[in-house]
Amino acid sequence: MTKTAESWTEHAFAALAEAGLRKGGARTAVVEALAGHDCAVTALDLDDELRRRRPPVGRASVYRALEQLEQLGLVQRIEVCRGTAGYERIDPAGHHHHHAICRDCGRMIPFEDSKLERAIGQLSKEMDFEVTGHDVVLRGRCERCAD
Amino acid sequence: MTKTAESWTEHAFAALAEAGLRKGGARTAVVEALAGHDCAVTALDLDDELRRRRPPVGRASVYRALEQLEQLGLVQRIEVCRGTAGYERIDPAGHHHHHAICRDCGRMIPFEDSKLERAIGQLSKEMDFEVTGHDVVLRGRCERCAD
DNA sequence: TCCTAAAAGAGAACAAGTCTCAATATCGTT
DNA sequence: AACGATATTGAGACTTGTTCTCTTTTAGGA
Repeated sequence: MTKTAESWTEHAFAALAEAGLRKGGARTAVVEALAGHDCAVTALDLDDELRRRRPPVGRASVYRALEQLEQLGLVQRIEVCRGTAGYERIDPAGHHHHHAICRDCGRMIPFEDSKLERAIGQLSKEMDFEVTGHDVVLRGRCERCAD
Repeated sequence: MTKTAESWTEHAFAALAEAGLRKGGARTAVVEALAGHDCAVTALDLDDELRRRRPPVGRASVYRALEQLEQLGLVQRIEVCRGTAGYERIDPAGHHHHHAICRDCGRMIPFEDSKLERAIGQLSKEMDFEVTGHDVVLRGRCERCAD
């Protein structure tokens, strides 16, 4: 496991405990599975992956865990393609990326940009709205699918 | 009808004709309905609105029309809340806005920001990816729902 | 007016996500 | 260590947004 994934896992367990949640098997399995992915995974992929475990994790538990993790700011939810959500860990150090999604092959290319973050940060302060998160998705075609 | 909505309607019909599409009743109704909304509407809201027309428009036709309009760059599709899409006109002059969505009441607050657009524009040029569109969604709580 | 392909409508089918509820596990308290 | 209140869990039914299928209707050029 990479260093950041490991520290995320610890951070996540700490935050869950902090929130007064007990440590059940299903949620623990979801956290571990998320630690194993470096970019967004869909809930159903996770479900597939965990359904095979001994003991198997139920779909409802996967969704439940993801929702709680999202609420605690531990994972980020993004729309990966028409009507399906992807989930990925949020780096506790605040470092994060966004995605370019290819309309032809569905491939997701992560990127980060400080100017973009700065613009959003400033905007968040100026608006009459309490911003807790943001999504940026670039849509188009990846270099492999370009004409 | 507002000035921009009117010009969008004309622009849309012209683009549809340009694309070699015939002018059927259902698609025309969808275009007119979209012109009547200044911010994103869900497909089902449109369906509801159009189902009551004389003659009524079928759901399949609504989705079909929205997809074509999206393909032609006439409407923009955004995720308004977990798993439901909203559609809104794209101003032919290129002027566009993004949305802040309240996690409590679901209200959508449109905003625009030139710094943000500039950051995205530059990023699009630098990336090894042909960017054709982008979504930005701020999530959090609106001032009415804030503690 | 005729003909052909596009457009449309009804409803079935599908897929992602949610809900229900009974069974189980956690963990502070004794 | 046992107890009990309460959180957690899994199975599967269900809901909801979206797409598909198939037949009928319509637009618009010949």
